[in-house]
Amino acid sequence: MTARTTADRSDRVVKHTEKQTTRDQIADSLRTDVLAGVLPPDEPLREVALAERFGVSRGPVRDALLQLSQEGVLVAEPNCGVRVRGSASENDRKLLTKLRAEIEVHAMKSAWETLDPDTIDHWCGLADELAAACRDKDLSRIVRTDLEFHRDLVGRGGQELVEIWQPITVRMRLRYSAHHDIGTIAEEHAAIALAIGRRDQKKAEQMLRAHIAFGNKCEEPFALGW
Amino acid sequence: MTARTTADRSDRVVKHTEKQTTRDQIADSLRTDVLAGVLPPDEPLREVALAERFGVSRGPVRDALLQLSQEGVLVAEPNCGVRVRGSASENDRKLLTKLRAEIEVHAMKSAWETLDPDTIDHWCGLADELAAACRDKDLSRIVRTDLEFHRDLVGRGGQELVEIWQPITVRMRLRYSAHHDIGTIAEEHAAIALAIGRRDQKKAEQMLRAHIAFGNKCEEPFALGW
DNA sequence: CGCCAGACTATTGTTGACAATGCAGCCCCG
DNA sequence: CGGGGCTGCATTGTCAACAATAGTCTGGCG
Repeated sequence: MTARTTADRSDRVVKHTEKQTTRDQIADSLRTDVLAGVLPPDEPLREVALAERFGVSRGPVRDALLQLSQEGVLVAEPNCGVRVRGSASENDRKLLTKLRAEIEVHAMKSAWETLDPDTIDHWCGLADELAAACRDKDLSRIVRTDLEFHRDLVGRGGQELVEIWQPITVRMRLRYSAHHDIGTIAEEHAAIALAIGRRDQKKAEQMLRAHIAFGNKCEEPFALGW
Repeated sequence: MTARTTADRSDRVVKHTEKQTTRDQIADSLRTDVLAGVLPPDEPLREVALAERFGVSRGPVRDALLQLSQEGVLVAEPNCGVRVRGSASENDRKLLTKLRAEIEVHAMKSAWETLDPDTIDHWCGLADELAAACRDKDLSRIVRTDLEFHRDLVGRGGQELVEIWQPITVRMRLRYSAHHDIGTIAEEHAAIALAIGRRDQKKAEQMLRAHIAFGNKCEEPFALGW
């Protein structure tokens, strides 16, 4: 057996409760692992191994792998299994960044009138959690929280937007090492939330675009100096 | 049993040969049906019914339905099955149109140097087939051919682009009734191909953008007067 | 020594059976 | 007559066994 780079911790899922299907639980777990770099590019994923890791049969695992392949987190070739997708080309990343910014800005504007103080509070809470995760250098949690922040933002503009946003975003391969000081991530999120709270759409849009573009600047993905 | 709006013809798939998986064959068939309006919005799709229609068990059908749900052709709710997705809101369609145009133009530019006469010929062939399909008023074939044209174009810029292009495009819900004269669809495609053949990138981009925007103008989807 | 054929193994693809869930209709009770 | 809960059915979710396929190893032959 090849060395397990992935943690052997028990991710045994509680099957299909609390409004999340088994498939989604598995997909979420794997997506975070990939985006956090726990699973390196081109790493092959075997159905049976994942099945026992999550304590289910191959069926739900298959579903999750298919879903992640559609999302672009994994790449599948028939009869040969799936593996972690590598980074997009520099040229394509430029497009992806542009599209993602367009979607998020569109979502923000669409939902502008409905963004009440409670929403802002929620986002500030996520920014705080992000700050905590950065202090702990817990990359998985950083990924989860960052995604959650943006997913929630986009989701205010409608579920459909999330569905087209997600494949684009995961293909950007979030690179947290891009930030000189990883602490600035949290501040950026909080600042965006507060700008929206101030009803300053111009400023919010500008910061959002800059934030998205900034996250895609670095060349070396996951070259963490920790 | 409810009246079968969908054709009872035998779409029995030849399982998993000719470089296309069973899942993809089923997905392609259903996607065409949805986009051609054979399956109306909100129409529920039952796994067992599809399984016997395609002559396979529920497994591959499940895979195809999950894939189409990810693509946005269908919408699934846990334990309740899937149904055909309705049209996007007017506001969202504006975004979708914009994104789709960005992707196709980006793909064209990325692949610009590799677009040789053979490619142009291939596209002109598709335009001809599209013209024939329009003459026959064969909506399914129009949908297939149109999608094939654009998919091939985007594909020249890389497989990844196709993967993010597809979910966006299907959500636009191609509306062929939008064209005053349905015959102009074929001409538009041919004109784009020829502009590329002339190495006139400016013109090609302009026509491509106009073509995509035009296809999204009409209000009434599938209000065919045929 | 190079290399092709064939078996072997690991892995994915498919299937049918079974379990869990949601829904509609119905009865019983107030 | 109206509502709560029960029952039965239709449908999706899960599972383990089986089939098909791709990759690998090995042995024999030129």
